[in-house]
Amino acid sequence: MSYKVLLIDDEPDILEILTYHLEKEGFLIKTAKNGVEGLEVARDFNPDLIVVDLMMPEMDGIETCMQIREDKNLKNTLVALLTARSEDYSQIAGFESGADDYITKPIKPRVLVSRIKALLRRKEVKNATENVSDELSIDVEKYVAIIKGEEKLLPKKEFELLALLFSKPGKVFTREVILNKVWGDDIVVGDRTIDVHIRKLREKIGDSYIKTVKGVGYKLKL
Amino acid sequence: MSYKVLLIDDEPDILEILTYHLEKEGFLIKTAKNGVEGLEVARDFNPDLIVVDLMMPEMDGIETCMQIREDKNLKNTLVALLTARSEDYSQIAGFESGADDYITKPIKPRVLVSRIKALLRRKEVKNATENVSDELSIDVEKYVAIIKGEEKLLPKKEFELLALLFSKPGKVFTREVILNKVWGDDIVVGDRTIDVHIRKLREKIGDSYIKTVKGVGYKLKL
DNA sequence: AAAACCACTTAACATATGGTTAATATTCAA
DNA sequence: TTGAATATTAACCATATGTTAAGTGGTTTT
Repeated sequence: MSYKVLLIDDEPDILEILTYHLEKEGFLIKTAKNGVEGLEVARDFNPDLIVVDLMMPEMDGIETCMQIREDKNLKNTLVALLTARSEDYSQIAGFESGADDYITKPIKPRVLVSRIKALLRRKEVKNATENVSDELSIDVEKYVAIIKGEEKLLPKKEFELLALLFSKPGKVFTREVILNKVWGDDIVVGDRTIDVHIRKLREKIGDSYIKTVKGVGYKLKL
Repeated sequence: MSYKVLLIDDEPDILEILTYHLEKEGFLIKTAKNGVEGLEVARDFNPDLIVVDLMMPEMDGIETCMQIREDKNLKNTLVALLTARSEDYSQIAGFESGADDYITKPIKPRVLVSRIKALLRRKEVKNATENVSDELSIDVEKYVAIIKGEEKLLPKKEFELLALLFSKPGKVFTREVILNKVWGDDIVVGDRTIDVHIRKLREKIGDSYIKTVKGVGYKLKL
C-alpha cells in the first residue's frame, strides 16, 4: 500500500511541483492551500504525513501543526514543517510545535523525497514497536526502554539489540543475525559479547522479557 | 475553561463587533473604552489577552501597553495592539511597547479570531514548556534560558542548540542532526565544536539538564 | 585608531564510559 | 551424565566525549 501525503501550502506552484515529484515516487497526494482547509482534508484523508509550509496567511504553519497534534485521530500522522532558512530554526523550535522534521527552503525535490522516505521509514519502526506489551516498550527517539512506565536510558548497543528484538517480538534472532544487524557485517567480536549485552539488558529491564533459545539465539517474550 | 479577553478601544462600534465575534468563539469578553479604565478592569478581570487599540485619546495604546507590562500581576497576560496600517508597524515596534502581536486595521473578524487563537495557543505552549521542567525554559524572543526564574542571555549558537533540544525534550539529537540544524548542511566544523558549546551551555544552565548519550548524541532531560 | 570585548572555533590533552574480552561458573539438551 | 552453549563477573581498553586554553575575526568602546 502506498503512503498518503498531504501538502499544505498557499503557493499553487509549490504544491504542483511537489505533487509531481511525490506522485512519481508512488505516493498518494492531496493538497490544501491553507491550514483550515488542510485540517479538514487531513481528518478525512488520514494521511501518513503532512507537509506544512510555515509561512501562510491567516493560520500559520506552527498553528496548523499544533492543531494537527491536538487532533487525536491524527495521532499517528507525521508532520514536517517547511521553513525558510535553517538559521530561523531555533525560532520555530522554541515553540514545541511537535513537528517531526523540518525541511528548509529552497526545496530540492530529491532531498525532499529522501527526507520523506526516511521519515516514513521511522514511522514504520515506531508503529511496529508501539504497544507490543503494556509492560515493556521502547522509544526509538529517546533511546529508552519503558518498563512499567519507567524510562531507562540505554547505551547504544544495548538499545539497538533490544530494538532488534522488538522489531519482531517472539521471533528468535540467531546470534549471526544479531551480529549482522547490530554490529555490522564486517566487524568481528568475540562470541561472549552478545551474552554480556543481553546480561546488561536483563539487568535493566528484568529477566523475564528476553528469552534464550539455546543453540539458536534470543527472542523477546510477549 | 474558556479564555478571558479584554478589549480596549474608544470606539463602541468596534468593541461591539469584536465582542460579538469573540463570544461566538467561546471567549469570555470584557471591554473598556480607554487605557485608564482598561487597566482597572485588567487588574480585576485578569484576562489571558488584552487587545488594545493604538489610537485612543487621553492615554494611548502604547502607553497602556507599557503600563500593563509593568504590572507584575499581569505578567502572564498577552497584549495585542490594534494598529492603523501595517506600514506604521516599524514606528511602533521602535518603542519597546512589549506587545506580543500587532493586528492591523481594518479588522477582519476571521483573521482576528485566528490570530488570537494562535496567540493564546502560543501562550499555552509557553506555559507548558515551563512545566516540562518548571526549572528550565527558554524565551525565543529574548534569546534567554530561564533557569529557576533567572534569565541567562545566550549567544546565538548556544541558544539555537538549546532550542533544538527543547523542540522535543527527551528526544536524542545526533551530532549529525545538530550540525545540520544549528550549523547548516554545508558548513564544516571540527568535531569538538559541539562539545564545547554543550560545555558552555551546561556551565550556564547547570549540568543536570543536558544528557549525553554516548555514541548517539544529546538530549534534554525531562 | 587602538584597545577591549565577544562569539565562535580549534587544538591539545584528560577522562570516562560503553564495549569487549577473558576467565570461571552454570545450564540444558542429547 | 556430560559437554557444548550460555551466564556471569570483573578487568581491560579504545574511543567518544569532556575540558581548557588559546587563536581568529568581527564589533564595540574609549
